Amino acid sequence: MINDLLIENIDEDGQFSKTQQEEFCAYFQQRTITKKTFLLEQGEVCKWEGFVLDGCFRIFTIDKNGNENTLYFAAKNWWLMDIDSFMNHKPSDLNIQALEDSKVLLISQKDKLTLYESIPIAEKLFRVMFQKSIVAWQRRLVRNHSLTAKERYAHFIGSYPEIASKLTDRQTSSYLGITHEFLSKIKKQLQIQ
Amino acid sequence: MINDLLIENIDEDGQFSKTQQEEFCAYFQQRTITKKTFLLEQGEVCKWEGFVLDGCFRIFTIDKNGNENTLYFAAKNWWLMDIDSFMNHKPSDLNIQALEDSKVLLISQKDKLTLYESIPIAEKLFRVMFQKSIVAWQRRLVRNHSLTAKERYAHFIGSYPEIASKLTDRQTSSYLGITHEFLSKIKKQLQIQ
DNA sequence: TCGTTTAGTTGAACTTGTTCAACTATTTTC
DNA sequence: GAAAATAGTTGAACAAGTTCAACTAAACGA
Repeated sequence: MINDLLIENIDEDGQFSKTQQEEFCAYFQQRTITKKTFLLEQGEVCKWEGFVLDGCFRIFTIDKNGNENTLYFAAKNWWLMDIDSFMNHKPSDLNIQALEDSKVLLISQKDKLTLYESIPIAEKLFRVMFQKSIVAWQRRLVRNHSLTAKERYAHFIGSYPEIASKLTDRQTSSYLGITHEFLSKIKKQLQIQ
Repeated sequence: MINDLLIENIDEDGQFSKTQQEEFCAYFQQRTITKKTFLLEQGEVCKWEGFVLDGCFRIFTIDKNGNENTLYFAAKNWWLMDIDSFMNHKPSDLNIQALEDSKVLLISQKDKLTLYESIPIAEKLFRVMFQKSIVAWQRRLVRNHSLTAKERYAHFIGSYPEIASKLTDRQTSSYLGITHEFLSKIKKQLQIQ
């Protein structure tokens, strides 16, 4: 079944009834995204929340100097959206681009609200999911402040080897917050040692 | 009434009934914390979630080199806790210290769960609150990657002048991710210009 | 398969931020 | 109110990371 991955993701504790699982999934529509296609572009309003069935996405901003800044990568089994744009119906600062041919399940803003009304435990599910996300963001900040670029790189490829292996160095460097030239020098240093 | 600030914080949309407001507040206990006292210390389990009635707190880690890293400051009307420790009942990596004599309302883990069960809209309230928090963390990351220390300092004192004015330079620098010596040099540069 | 774009590498000069040490100013404590 | 601790300042030497430019390697499109 196509929705097995989604159900596993949302209901690892088995709190949903069969009916609730089915209703939950019914709100989502599957979409295929080819490599390099943008699921969301800076300036658009993010009208959906997404769950990655297959493939990988990069969520990034472009600052006033034209530098790309990657917030995160979303591979299989990850959620993705611009929360601020989705919540507040305002133009997004983010770009969401497929790094390879990918499949996502999308739910619209309106259906998400209906879902919360109709399946109260979904409210808890996402509350907990967002809590975990905050923990991850806090840890990332601390790493950015306390580790060198070389240490952050080592941490990244150690923590997310599957994702890291799909990336160009430019994508990796935009996640780490360094230039791609410097990443190249870091990689050389790590080889020699 | 002592709980006016809390009610205003949680129910700006007026979705709570009078009874629900009262029940919500009843779970919280007020506590006075004197300047420099730790509400939570690294290694302890965070057994409560807090809401600041008055004063100001600093939430920070100490890394392996002994450097302090400030995650955020929580002034009047802010929430504070170690989410990871609170959720997972595990020893905290964080320190939470009062910067001045302060008052907080605390709710225990157990009561927080009861509250979610008993007042379903609280689930939504915190879900939305956590979403907003993620947006703030994402923006902070982008600023850290795309702005210089001087620009980050200017942004910080511009965005949170009341909090910034209460801090020592060492506390400010640990939030910005720079040394206090360098902050001193930045301040000098800004004076001259 | 050739030509073009895009990605990665390297070096030199540069900028940003750190470290350490010595000093001054301010708070805290008894 | 003196002593002690803590906070802020400054400079010099240093380390981390950037910029720019020139080059090589790989991927992509017609």
